[in-house]
Amino acid sequence: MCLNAVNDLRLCIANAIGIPLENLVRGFEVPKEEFGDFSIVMPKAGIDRNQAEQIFEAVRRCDLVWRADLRGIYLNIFLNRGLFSTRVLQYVVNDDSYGICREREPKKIVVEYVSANPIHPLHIGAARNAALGSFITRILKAFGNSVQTRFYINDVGRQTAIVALGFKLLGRVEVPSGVKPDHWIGLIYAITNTVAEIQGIKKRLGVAVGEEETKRLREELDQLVADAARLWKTAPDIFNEISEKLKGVDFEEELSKIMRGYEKGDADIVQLIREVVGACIEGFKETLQRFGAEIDIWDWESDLVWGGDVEKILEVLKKSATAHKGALALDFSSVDTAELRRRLGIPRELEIPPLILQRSDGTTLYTIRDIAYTLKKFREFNADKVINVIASEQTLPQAQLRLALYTMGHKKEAENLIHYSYEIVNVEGIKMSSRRGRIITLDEILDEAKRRVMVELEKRGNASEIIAEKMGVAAVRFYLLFVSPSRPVKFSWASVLDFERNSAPYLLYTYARTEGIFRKAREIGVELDWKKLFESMDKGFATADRRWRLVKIVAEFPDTVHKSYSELDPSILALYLLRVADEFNTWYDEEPIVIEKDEKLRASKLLLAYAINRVLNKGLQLLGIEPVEKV
RNA sequence: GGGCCCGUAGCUCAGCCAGGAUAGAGCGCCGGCCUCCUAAGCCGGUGGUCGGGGGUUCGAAUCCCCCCGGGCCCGCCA
Repeated sequence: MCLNAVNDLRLCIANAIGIPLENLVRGFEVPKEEFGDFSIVMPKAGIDRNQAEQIFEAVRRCDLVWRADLRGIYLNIFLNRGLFSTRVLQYVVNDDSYGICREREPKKIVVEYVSANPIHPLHIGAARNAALGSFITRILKAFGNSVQTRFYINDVGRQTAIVALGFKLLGRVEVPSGVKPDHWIGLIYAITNTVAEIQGIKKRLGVAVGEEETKRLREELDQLVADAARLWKTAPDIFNEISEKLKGVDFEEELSKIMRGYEKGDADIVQLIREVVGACIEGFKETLQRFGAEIDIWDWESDLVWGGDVEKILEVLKKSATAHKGALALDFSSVDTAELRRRLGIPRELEIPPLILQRSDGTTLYTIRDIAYTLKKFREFNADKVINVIASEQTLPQAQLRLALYTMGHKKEAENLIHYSYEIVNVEGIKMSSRRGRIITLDEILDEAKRRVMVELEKRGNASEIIAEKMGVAAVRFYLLFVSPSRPVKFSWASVLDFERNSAPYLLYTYARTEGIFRKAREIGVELDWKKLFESMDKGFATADRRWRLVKIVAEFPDTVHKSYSELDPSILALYLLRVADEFNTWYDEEPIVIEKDEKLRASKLLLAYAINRVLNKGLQLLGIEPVEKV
């Protein structure tokens, strides 16, 4: 169902004055209270101000309208509070999915998200990706679309080769008990990489020419040594062993051997890398499940290479390739037009360098493999759209990907491949580096958030592990969702653990308060049959300002959810829910609900609380937050 | 050097794409409120040359240009 009282109003006005509904959707505002309940901004709605007088008369004929004022470019509307509030509550009571209006033509959509390198635990950056990806999945599904979620396991390439080498040197020891496998792999990776980098720099220092280069290398070395010292402190035995074993090998040569062997499908190397990466993925699955981010299909990048998909694509692309700095590359200048950029959503001024097709040693490159993967995603789900949730720092390779698809003749796929871009998470005070093991992991944030919730719950004598876990996870998710995706998130422990006002715990607390009201009502023998209560309610109850404000905010829910859906922006919904909670808490403090003696008025108040309860419940669920009934 | 994103109250953020009414929240700070449905709450107070300068317009936080500051990208990494 698509019950929306605000839209009823818009429809009536649009008909009365004879303009398309879309104009009013655009030119509709919720103004400051003193001006009215809703306003039509006439220039925005495409209304000629000379016709203002006729319009003014027409608007007043709508039954939901009580009076209207003309003021400058605004047509301010005051509603018939009794009629409108009854309508809103009627919609909430009769529509189980109040606020959500399913697509008439649902789409098949693939969402690829997280796809973090399987060489270290998920960090705060991947957490934002997971939060956004699972949000868009949820809201797309809620609106009736079919969605398939996929995780691309980047097991081909230099980074997995590094950790595999470290793992091999250690004698392929098992993950110690009590250690999460991805944390174990991450440690080996960071140590191997840091030690190898130190050795590499020392070598270069030996042959360095010029004071400047020597100085630069020394600075780099100092930093590396500091990281190494920290890693040594974390795991001295492992550090010493890897460090010792690395002395005897030609690092670059060994890496190249592993990479080549893996792409060829050499059995020993395949077993080695699959073991390492598999362990890491096991850890990812645990964390993602905890975080409420579901993945339907796990795709191994190596399967695309071994299956011949990548080779086929290379063959096709080579036909249009040209030489670039001695390598075979795809130059886009011949197809690159302003019109194509518009269709593919590529920024007008973005400089796009040629795409190198293959390394000199014959191994493949990421973007080429990603072409094969993109086609696979479209094909296997028969998808209308593929959405890649990837940080904005990858804008260039994502644009190259679409252009390459277009060049190959996959025009539809190129146009329907969406790069859902978001800004990164900045961590105050430190520079994160997964290569050096300098990261804040999602696991530790979730653990700490849970612990902090627990402290608060203990104060209330309700030390429930389950609730602490739910609220802790919710706090982190909400923190990452309430900033617009196009804006960087500034991470700080103080803000992620601040559970007042702008936080999930605040919303959950407010929700639990509504549940508390219903509990109390049942205790004193009130039957909570919403339809019956609706029949017996006092229709004029919402004329009081405070209650009226709540009715209006409940009425705004469908529009808000729709905007959040069409822009795939969770922050719109998140900020709205905070407003809902603020309004409700003010009202809650102001007048008793269950204790109300007048039965009709009590029914109305209960219904209003129920409406708030439904809005919070639905909104939280869309954000991927499970409401809790008691805190 | 070029490109993308960002710059709004001490701090964290709305508002900008589709220009309009005295620029909004929260945190912080100061002062109040638990014999009553959960005080992670409520009420009051405090706080802004919307980074700077030009331009367009009856009207600019919003559109255009220039500059300054921050982040990211420009690799035979991903």
